[in-house]
Formats: sequence, structure tokens, C-alpha cells
Amino acid sequence: MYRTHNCGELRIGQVGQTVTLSGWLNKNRDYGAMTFIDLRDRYGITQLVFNKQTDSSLYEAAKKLGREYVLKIVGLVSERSNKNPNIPTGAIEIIVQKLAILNGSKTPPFTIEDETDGGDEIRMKYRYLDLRRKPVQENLFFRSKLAIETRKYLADQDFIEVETPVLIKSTPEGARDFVVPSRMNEGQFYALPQSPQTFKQLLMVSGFDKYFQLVKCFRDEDLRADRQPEFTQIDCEMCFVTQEQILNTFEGLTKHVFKACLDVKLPDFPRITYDEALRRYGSDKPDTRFGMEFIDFTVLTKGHDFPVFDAAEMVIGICAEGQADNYSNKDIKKLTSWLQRPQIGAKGLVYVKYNSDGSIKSSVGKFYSDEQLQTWLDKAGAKNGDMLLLLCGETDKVRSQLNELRLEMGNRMGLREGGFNPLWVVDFPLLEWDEDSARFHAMHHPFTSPKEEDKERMLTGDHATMKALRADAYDLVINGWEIGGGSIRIFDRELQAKNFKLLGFTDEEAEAQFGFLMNAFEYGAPPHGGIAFGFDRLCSIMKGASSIRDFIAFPKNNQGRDVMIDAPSPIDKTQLDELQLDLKPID
RNA sequence: GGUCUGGUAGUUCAGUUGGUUAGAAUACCUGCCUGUCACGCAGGGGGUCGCGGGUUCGAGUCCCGUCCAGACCGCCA
Repeated sequence: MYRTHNCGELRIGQVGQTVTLSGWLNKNRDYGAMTFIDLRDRYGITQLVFNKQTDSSLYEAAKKLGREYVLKIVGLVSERSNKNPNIPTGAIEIIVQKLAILNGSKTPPFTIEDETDGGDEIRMKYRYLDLRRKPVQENLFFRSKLAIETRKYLADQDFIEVETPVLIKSTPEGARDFVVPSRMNEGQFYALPQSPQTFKQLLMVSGFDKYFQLVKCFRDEDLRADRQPEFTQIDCEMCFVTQEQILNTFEGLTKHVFKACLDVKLPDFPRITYDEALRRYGSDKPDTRFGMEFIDFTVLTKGHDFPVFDAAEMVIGICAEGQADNYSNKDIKKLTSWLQRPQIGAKGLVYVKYNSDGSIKSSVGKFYSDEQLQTWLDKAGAKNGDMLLLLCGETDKVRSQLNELRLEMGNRMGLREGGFNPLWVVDFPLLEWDEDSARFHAMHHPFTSPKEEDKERMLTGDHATMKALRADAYDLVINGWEIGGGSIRIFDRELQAKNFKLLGFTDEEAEAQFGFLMNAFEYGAPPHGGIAFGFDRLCSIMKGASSIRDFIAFPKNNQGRDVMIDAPSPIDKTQLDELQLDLKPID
């Protein structure tokens, strides 16, 4: 038997018992006539004592043991003379009577401690050692708990979990597919699912009524701190539901997991429309933990011979409370060049400082009188000490630039720390214009239903009308992160065909790629809709982390590589031959 | 595809204007220590400064190229 107890459970009440423990040597503190060993497992740390006077050969053996050795000991639980209040087992220690080395260990390349000395790269290469560290283990414990609570809630609501296939068909819409060559079907490829979208819709056609799945999805696109090529979704679909019922169900799920996993009681989620989100925050995923909402100065600023504003389609700004004194001319200049970086691409920045002494100072003071600037301050509701920051330009661009500025100011002013502000963003556009391909793409996906009132005017062909079409599509946003998104789906063959046409599919392409779905719609497809949550993102936002990699046991790096197993890698000529694949030599 | 930041001991980093034998902390090894728990003290080993080229009397430091890592833009229906 390897153990009678784990390394985290012994307390003062067990003093006098003889126990067997197994675990890793976390730390060996040789103190001359005695040595202390911290034995570690998933559950905690227990101190072992080897005393030279009591048993000198055992002491001599123990002092030689290195970090990460795997040990099994038998010993007596004893009360410590010096207790350690920092660990749960700190009141006791084990006087060791028998020691067995189950396995030795090379010296690990970094320390296995909460605050390790290792950087990201080396920790990823030795991820199995990194995963011994408590903070990393706790992230995965949390992930497991979140998965279990998700299943509990959905099972309680009569959802059933169905596994959908991983080897499916490639479609050119949306993200790039990972493809898998088929040996038995020469020259043909499977694709890995970007989501189980069509399958869950087919399950609705089959009458499963409420489906969910914690499911791996795959997208062959560039990575980010919050984006991995393989990631997990909580994928859900329901029959005979309105958007309202879906939002309520999954608001309930979100509240449940926050309560069960974090003991946080979330308030009811506000809802705002996509248009309103863009108007007030310049983003369809606003961080609503702080205000600093956009103020429209277009009308106030026009016609005062300031050519930049006069020429601009839109002049908008934010009011940074209490920041007037914190920004010197030099600071403003630095902020301006930050905004002018190609990633943001603002042309310039206009400020109006409402100084503490009531005076007004502005970079456009020679174009506008103090009285005129006062009307801006009034519109913004600015108080003494506040500072207005204004940008101008074409509507879409200036909004996204001011969004960046708002978030940056939020960071600088410490307004983006802690707390959870969930909200639903609803009434997304059906379509999104793509400059490169010069055609409309589905904003959500091609199965999203237009709003009832927009169904008639779908095929008018007029650009402005198509841009104005709205869908029964919604996103769940928490603290500026898109956590989930979904829609009411099309369940009518004719409407689906119409939508494919709108997206530039020929009838043949639509038939070849999604014929199975449209056929299914001809056999009594029920109205349905659903949602998918980014499970990795939900984990990290709940724990206040910025990278989802911390919540994935074996993540990929920036280049999509697994540096531990060194994948991807070339494959054998034999394998290539079997697959009838011939690689072009690299030029 | 692009922008930015970084690459120096096992590890995390410092390294001034280009100038003697490239440092610190930690880890590792040896010795001492009867209450440590970030133990302490004394000593020791450990470096192709990512790689290639250039400038220079002299390059960790400057220039060019390249590889690797991270953040971001594009991309992610």
C-alpha cells in the first residue's frame, strides 16, 4: 500500500497514529543533526522529520534525497514544537520510521514553487513539471469544477450531451479549417470542426429538444493570448425557443457557475443593442465596469474654422475624470503618438482641460473661445479637474480608435480591476461588408435568422439596406471579453437558400456544402436557436487571468506549436505515400 | 503578411559612452549547524553573451541578415 493518507489531510487530531504517505520531495532542509523534508502531493504538503539521534542511518539516507524524488514513508504523526500557521498541516509532522525511494529525479530546470523562477518558454517545454505547481494545478481544478457545474445546471434543465464528429467536411466560409487527409478516400480530406454548428441543428431536427456539449473546436488562424487553435466550447441548442428564452436560460447558467465556483452572485444582465454599444463604447464587447462613455461633439464643433473637425464625419470624445492635472503637454504628446501607432491609426488627439482653478486649456484654443469650449464641457458634464479627449474621423474608424483610448484610460485610471460586469449585446447586423472579397459575409454565421421584419427586404440588393438588416443574434460580454455568442437559426429551406444567395453562394455551392442541412429542413425542422460559450475564456475571466493558456493543460505557443512534444512535425515518406500525398519542395 | 519588445550561468535578470579576467540572485555541489519551514553560515563548480556576417586596434554593447519567444494589427463566419 502506498498511502493511508494524502499529504494535505493530517491534523492535530491524528497525533499518535502511524501513517503511510507517498509524494514528491518538495524541499529538503538539512539542519545538521536532523533534516526536514516537505512531502508534496495534489492535496498539500506534510513535513517529515529525520533525527540523527533517533536513527542515524535513516537520517544519512534522507539528507541525500533531492528535489522531486518520489518517496514512500511510514511514520508517526507528532505534534510540532514549532508550528507553521501558513499550511493546513502545520500543526503536525511525521517522525519517519521507514523510507522508500520509489523513484529518483534529475534536478528540475526550474523551481517547483508557487512563484517559480522559470519563464514561460522553459515551463512550456517541461509542462509536466509546471503542472506540479500549485497555482497551475488550481487553475485546472477550477476548470474541472466549472465543467462539472455547467453539466449539472444543463442536466437539471433537461439538456442532453451528445458527441458530434470530429472528422467532418471542409467549408470555405469563416475561419480556415484544419484538414486531415483520408487514406481510404484518395485525394480527399476531412476537416476538423470550427464548431459543431450544423450537427447541433440536425439534432434539433431530430427532436432532441435541448442539446449541449463541452466540445473541442479547431480554427487554423493566428493565435493570441486569448486564442488557441484548439479550444473548448460549451455548445448549446434548443428547440421551440425565442431569443428571450435562450438569453434567460444561459443567463441562468452563467449565474449558476459564478455562484457555484466563485460564490459570486451576479446581478441581472443588462441588454444593449449592437448599435447602442457602438455608439456609447465604440465596441460590440464593451468593458462596462466603468463609464467614460462616448460623447458626440460633432454638432458643437462644426463651423468654427477648425478645418480638421469641419472636414470630419464625426467628432467624439470621452471625459477622463480628475485627469486634467495628471497630463502635462509631454504626457499628451506621448498619448497622441500611442494613438497614432499603426495598430490604432488615429490622426491626432484634441484635449480640453478643465483645470482645478476653473480655467480652460485646450490644444484647439485658438479656434474655439472659452465660452464655446465651456459648451463642450457642459455637454460632457465635466467638473473642475476633468479632461476631455476628442478624436475625429470617419464613423467606424473613429469609434474603434476612441474605444482603444477609453480602454487605455480605464487601465491607467485603475478602473478595469476586479469585479464582473456581464451584459448581453443584442440585435447584431446580419451581414458584414468585406472589403477584400468585395462582398457581404455573415456576421455571426450563415445559419443565423434575420429578424422577422427584415426577412422581406433581404434580397433587395441595395447596399445600405443589406447593411441595415438585423439578426436575432446575441453575444454575452463580461468585462470587455466576448464570452459567448449565438442566434436564432433559420429553419426554413427557402429562407436558408435566400441567405446563402445573399452571401454570394451559387445554388450549386450551397447545395454541395450545406445540402444535407437544407434537405433536413424539408423534413419538419422545428424553430430552434442556441449559443456557444468560450469555455477557456470563461475560466480565465472568472479567475481574473489575461491568458487562456493558464487554463489549458497543454497549450500551444504563439506559432501554434506544442514545444513539449515538438508538434507539428514532418511525417514519414511511408505515411505520405499511403495518403497519396506528395509534398512540393520548399523553394 | 505587418508593427513592437526581448534572447547573457540550469533558471530569472543586470551589464554605463564600444575598453582589464562578463556580474547578481536563485538553483546545483562540498563542509558546518538540534526546530527549520524562502533555514542560516563558509566555500566551490558553472558562460560559443541565440546564430551568421559587417564596422572597429578592440563588440555582450554599433550596423545588416536570420532563427526563436512574447504582445499586438491583419486574420479569427
